[in-house]
Amino acid sequence: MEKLLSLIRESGAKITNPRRLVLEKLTETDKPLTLNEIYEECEIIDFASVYRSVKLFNELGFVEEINFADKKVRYELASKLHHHHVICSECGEIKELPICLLSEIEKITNYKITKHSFEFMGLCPKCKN
Amino acid sequence: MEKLLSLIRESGAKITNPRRLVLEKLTETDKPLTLNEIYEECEIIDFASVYRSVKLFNELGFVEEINFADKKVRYELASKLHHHHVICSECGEIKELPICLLSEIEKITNYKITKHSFEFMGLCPKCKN
DNA sequence: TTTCTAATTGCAAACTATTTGCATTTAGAA
DNA sequence: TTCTAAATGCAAATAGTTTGCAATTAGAAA
Repeated sequence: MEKLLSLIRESGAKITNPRRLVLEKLTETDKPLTLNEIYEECEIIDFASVYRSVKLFNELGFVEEINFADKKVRYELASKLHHHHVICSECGEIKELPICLLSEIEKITNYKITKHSFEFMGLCPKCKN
Repeated sequence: MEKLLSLIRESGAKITNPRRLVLEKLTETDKPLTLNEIYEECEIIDFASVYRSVKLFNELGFVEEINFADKKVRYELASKLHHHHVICSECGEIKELPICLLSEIEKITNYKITKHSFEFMGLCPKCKN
């Protein structure tokens, strides 16, 4: 958290209350959040501020934008190792995946990959019965 | 095309001009199209009709909805073998991928996967220089 | 072939999610 | 403490998707 605040400061941007709050929410949880989830948890601040804070954090490189298989966009701290998710369509539980295949895809296609989604949705072990 | 028209008829739905046109566009091309691309190619028909036709085809199971890494949703005939795509962010060229890993993900997670996106965006060999 | 009706269409409007302009407020440098 | 560029809150614009409804039409039945 402190390290991330420094990153913001170093970029020339100001440490403001909205930014601190949004960052807090992202730091407190280990699961990716939608803008709306962050907004609802913050209560005080405006949605546009959540939007702009997250956008800034993403540009600064420490928050990642993920396109989930349920078509929702969620955000999480980029500090973890690169990974992907499965989300349960019933209870919303999110599990991380240990694989990715990015470099294999680059080899196969000879593209320079800049963005990818490798996201799954289904029924978790509990909900599938 | 004829086979697909039969599928529509058998489902109890009518063969109409909009449906025929939308199906035509999807049949004519080998690359996934956005609703808007279909709409613009059809000219005569309304966007809502494109929307509802594609939705019907998807429910009947012969058109697939794909969430691309550029956040756009595209549709293509499901007749081909299951596959995924890389799209060039520069020129829009789309290449198909020969891998997927669906069953591996099910094994790893013990989820019953119902939907997934395995889509990439980057620079194609031509555009990357 | 004509008639008839439920299904489908076109249009316009409603949603939902995302993004932006601008007057007011504020972080933090001087 | 003062001052100003940056950031916020609000409200409205934009874009993508979805829906209600009156008018039209496919195709079953006469």
